[in-house]
Amino acid sequence: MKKVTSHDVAKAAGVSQSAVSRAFTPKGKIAQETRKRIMAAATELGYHPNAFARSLVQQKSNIVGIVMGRVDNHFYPYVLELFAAKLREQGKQIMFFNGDDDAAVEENLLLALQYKVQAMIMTSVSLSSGMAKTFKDAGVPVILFNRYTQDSSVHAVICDNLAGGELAAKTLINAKKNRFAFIGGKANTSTNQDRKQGFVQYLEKHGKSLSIALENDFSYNWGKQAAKIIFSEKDSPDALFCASDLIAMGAIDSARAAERQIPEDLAIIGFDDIPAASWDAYKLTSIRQPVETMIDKTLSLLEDDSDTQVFKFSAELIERSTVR
Amino acid sequence: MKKVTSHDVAKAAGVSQSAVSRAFTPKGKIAQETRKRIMAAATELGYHPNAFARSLVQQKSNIVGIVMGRVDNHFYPYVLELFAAKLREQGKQIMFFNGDDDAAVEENLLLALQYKVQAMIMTSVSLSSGMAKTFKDAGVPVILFNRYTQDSSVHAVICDNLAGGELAAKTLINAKKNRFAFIGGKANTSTNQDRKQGFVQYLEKHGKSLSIALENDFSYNWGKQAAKIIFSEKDSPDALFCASDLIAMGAIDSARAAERQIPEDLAIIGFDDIPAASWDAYKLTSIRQPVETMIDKTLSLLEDDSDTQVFKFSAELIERSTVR
DNA sequence: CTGAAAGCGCTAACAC
DNA sequence: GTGTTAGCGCTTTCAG
Repeated sequence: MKKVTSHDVAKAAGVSQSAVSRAFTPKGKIAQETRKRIMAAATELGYHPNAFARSLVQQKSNIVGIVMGRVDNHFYPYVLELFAAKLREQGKQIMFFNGDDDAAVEENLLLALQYKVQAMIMTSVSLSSGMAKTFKDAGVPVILFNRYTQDSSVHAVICDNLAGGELAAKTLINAKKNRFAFIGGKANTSTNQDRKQGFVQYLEKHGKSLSIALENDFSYNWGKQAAKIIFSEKDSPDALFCASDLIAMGAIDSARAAERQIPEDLAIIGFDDIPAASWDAYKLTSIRQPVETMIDKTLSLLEDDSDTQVFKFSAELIERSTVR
Repeated sequence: MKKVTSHDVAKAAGVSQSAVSRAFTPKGKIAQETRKRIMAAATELGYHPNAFARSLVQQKSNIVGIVMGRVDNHFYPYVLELFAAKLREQGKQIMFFNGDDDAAVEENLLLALQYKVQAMIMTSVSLSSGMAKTFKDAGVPVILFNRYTQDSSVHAVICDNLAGGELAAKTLINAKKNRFAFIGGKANTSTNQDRKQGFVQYLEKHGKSLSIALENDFSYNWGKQAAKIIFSEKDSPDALFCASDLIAMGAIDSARAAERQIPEDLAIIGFDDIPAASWDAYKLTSIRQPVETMIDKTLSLLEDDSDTQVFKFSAELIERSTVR
């Protein structure tokens, strides 16, 4: 930490310290002339205002926390990038936290409170209710992105996963499929549950039913492995809905290994529409979340301290080659 | 920003404010008994020490900045995750910056100086020499990860890309290939240049030469497009080295569309060994960077203010199915 | 428009 | 062990 302070600049420019402060305040009442002289001295000395001191007196940090779980799903890095770009425009800094939901991470999250983040955006992580309460007590709004909890003390921004699941079912039924399978991710996530429920629900409403459902992990490897299990069934399914694209890609590779034709023998739908879904090797039909809209909404919640609630946006089918 | 201060806690616990400070200092000299009482009061009130105030007086922030360019290459999210995990163990926070190398981002980086980051880790971005100087002047070490510049005022941690390129050439020559192509990423990055140079250099040392080199972008789409161009050549190459796995995957998909057998008609080697490289649809032979080692080295540089230099680690061939 | 002065919440001597 | 005190670098009244 270098120590060029506003005092040093003041001395060099022959003004008071508070003049320096004003010079660095965009709407500071100060003469053009003086500001110019101060700025010159500042660059000369290599002065950079101390954000901590400022935060201390202004009682606001301009930092927002972003928590992200496993980044192996390409969806999340993309989300992070968008958040970063938009927050930058607002002159806010990002404090980045990574981690699953174990104790070590929870403890780490507490540090966000010490750094007085203005809000906490949590993506691909669940939040214990104890944590939720702690943040609420501290007056730091928490926004769950792509997750939600029963806990009404936090906001949540999600896509309508239930409708997404229904959309998948509808698409598969329209493609004249009959035996339906579901490969899910982490079983206890709202994302996984809703997608599954929407799928099942639509199926049943239309006289069909789910033959088999396997859940474990939002990963390629799990998709591959689960598909293998499914193929070993007799009367194995001809339609498969996967809770994420990564799972679907694993399943596709398994299907090829088992010499099943896609989409004739087996139609597959993924979820998220990550870049790889459009690669020629997969051409995966997928359900896309309106990411940008969701991010804008999340950002709008940062300043807003109205009651917490769940915001839902509808997903969209992206047709490629794994169905019909 | 909630305002429970150490004074509030002190009052509630019937001690002095400094006692509270001590209670929250791991090695603070304070009686067990007192600490317990203070902690109780603190949780009761929902007190969280103000990191800004502490940083201010301690003259250190415990924050390190991480700058990351486009995250579409899966290599980087992985790197970010590793950095996050290790920095967490050290109790350091991450301030995250995203961006390419345009002016808007540069300005944003200056904010890192205001937040007094202890060091700046820059990954997949280049750094203007003006910036490098600014950081140096501010006494903030900059560590380029997976890049380097001539500018001797910053550290750089990279894998030996030159040797990596040689390794690719060697592997391809051993596979009895004869006509060599290279598809590169961003032409002006050290990463791209070194990989290419190593490749060419080894080729020439062994009496071969590069038939064609195309450079543009480290992306799937570029790989696909470039490969198409290459295939349109007469006497089209039978060996291809790509500066990243993403490029290689695009090239593979192009090769399939052109009905070229891999590896018989065309052998392909990528770089980075991202997770997707091992997917069944690609089984890409790739060159892996020793990421963990590189990260550890980077971290060790954080505390170290010896002379800046370039640290190089050697890459390793991961054999799969796209060569021989 | 400018300077002086009072803290923001905390740590770190320094006495007791 | 514990309390008192003096700042860390800045913003923000308040006078002038």
